[in-house]
Amino acid sequence: MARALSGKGYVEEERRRLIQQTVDRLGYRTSTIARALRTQRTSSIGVLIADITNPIFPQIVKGIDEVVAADNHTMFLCNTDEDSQKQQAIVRSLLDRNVDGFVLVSQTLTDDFLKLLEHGPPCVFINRRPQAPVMDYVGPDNAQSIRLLLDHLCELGHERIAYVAGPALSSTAQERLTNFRSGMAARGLAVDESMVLRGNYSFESGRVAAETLSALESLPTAVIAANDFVAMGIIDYFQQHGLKVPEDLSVTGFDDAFEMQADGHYPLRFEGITTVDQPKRDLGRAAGRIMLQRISYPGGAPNSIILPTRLRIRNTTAPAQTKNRQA
Amino acid sequence: MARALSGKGYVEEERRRLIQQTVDRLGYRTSTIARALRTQRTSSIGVLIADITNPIFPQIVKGIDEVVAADNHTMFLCNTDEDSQKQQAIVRSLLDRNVDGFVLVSQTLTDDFLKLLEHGPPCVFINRRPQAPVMDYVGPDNAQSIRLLLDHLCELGHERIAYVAGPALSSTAQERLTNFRSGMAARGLAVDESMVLRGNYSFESGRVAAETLSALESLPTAVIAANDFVAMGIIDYFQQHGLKVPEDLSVTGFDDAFEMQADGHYPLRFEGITTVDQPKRDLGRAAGRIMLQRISYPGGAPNSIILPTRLRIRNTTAPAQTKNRQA
DNA sequence: CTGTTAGCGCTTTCAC
DNA sequence: GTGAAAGCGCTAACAG
Repeated sequence: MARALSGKGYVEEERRRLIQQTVDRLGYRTSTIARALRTQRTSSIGVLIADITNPIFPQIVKGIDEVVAADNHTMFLCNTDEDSQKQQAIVRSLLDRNVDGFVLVSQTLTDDFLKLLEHGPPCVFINRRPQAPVMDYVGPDNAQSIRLLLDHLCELGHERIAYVAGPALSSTAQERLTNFRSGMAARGLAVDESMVLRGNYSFESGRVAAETLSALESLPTAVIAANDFVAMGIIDYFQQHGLKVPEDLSVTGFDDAFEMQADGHYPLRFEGITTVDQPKRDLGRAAGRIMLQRISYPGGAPNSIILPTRLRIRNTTAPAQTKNRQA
Repeated sequence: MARALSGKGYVEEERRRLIQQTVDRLGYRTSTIARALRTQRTSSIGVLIADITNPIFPQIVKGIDEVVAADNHTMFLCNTDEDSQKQQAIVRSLLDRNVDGFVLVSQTLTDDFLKLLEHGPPCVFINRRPQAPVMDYVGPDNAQSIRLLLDHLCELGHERIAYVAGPALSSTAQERLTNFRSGMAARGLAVDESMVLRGNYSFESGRVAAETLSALESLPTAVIAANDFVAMGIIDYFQQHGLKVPEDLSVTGFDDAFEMQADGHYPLRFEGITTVDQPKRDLGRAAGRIMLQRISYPGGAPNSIILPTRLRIRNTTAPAQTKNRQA
């Protein structure tokens, strides 16, 4: 049938134009479903994110969308809520839908989950990656981030630095913690293990961590939080208990969740946390590009793309207060 | 073939179990694509949002997802960036994909766009609706919102109230403006037309509006902004030009974009704009429910669901400063 | 109750 | 170069 020629094949130019014209006039559109059944490719990709409501994810998603949409791919966007049951159910459902690939943003990578993905289409991981680096990965430069933060705090004279880490299952959180320890050592600073706490990236976990720190004999002069929400929780708790940030204590965040947008959301001056930026949009773009490439040319060595980060000095860090050491 | 029986039909219980068992053992999964081709239903819905990066949308999306995912429907989520070309391209592409329905969040509803939707699957509109109310719609109670805001400002003694509206193409913006005018009249207050400005929902348009207001002979004592970003822009401009908010001038927002989340994002005290809440999650849920119902039972009268809003008094409103009247 | 069959709309292959 | 035919995996309809 002539339709086949609408794309490629051998056909006389004149005939081709005639057909095209008729088809246009009739408003005929080729069925994506039938094509998918035939070719086993759907031009759709599954994107899993932990929580669409956390502002860092929409930005990553926008980056992905930007590049895949330009190539006529459509995204199935799914919230997993850090719930491993849900995660699996969603992947199964997307597998049934024959997505051409998965982009997994900050997912908890249990063995079960990875096994499910094993026989499926290509996957690219953002932020968290499987132990074995045999798969495509895009993430921020965690080592650099910690270095920037530590440089900044050290310049301000801080030595007693607390660290509130992210969840143990997050490879990013682990990397950052490891880098914190080695970074402190490299600067000849001691890490007081009672000041290394575990949080879960939420505001509330920041408050809890701050409470724990408050109970310590001597307070740190600075605390590095796993992300901006945790930092906000910490600041909130301290301020409610009579400590001033940054005068009495410096607090830093991570991710720059409230980054100023091109279209004017989140103007900086309303969210003055000193933090380290994550190139969210670029992470998404890079992942999208890898995805498209995998779809077109399966095989090849796995990519591992590490994007640079930047320090954002704002209003929650100040020179160390030596009096705190005896508080 | 026995498979057909895996769902419904007449089959002996024992046979059925046997088949089920075998099928499970083989890890067989039925192909969504083939089913879609046969039944012309894809169990997927297209969701168009203006900008995933604006925090009010993810919340609405989460509401939609929550209810449609529970019914095994998957969302194609697409950004339209308020770009009418893009909008049309996306709808065409989703139409080709045979989505079972559309949820259109805050879309600009041009005639061309509506015509495109006309012969497609069911649509439910959130926030902005077509002129003719012949289609399903879910939105916040704009009349109530304005009333709450005006009550609050009047109680504080404000009479010279400026209004920075949203884009003319937004039905929501229009409704609010109309209600502002009638609400002012109902209170015996005059609307100074030089203090009714047009913005486009962005931070920057707030700054521009504030600049315009500043040039007026006499400043308003309060300004109602089209949304929280515009309010932030206004506050920002005034503060940079030596006016204190709320001491010298009150400013209110709309939407409560920075609403405290269950999981701890955006704690209120960091974003103290007096604003009027929008039940974002519920808007999404309601739209999702209507969608599912339309898919299962086509036909029936269009729904029009208006959800109540709440006033959020925070730190950008205070009693009117009479001196401003002569400023 | 159960087995078989036609056909959804496309792409690919194979004759012509 | 071009037309015809097979078949992707499913469901609905129909005969047994």
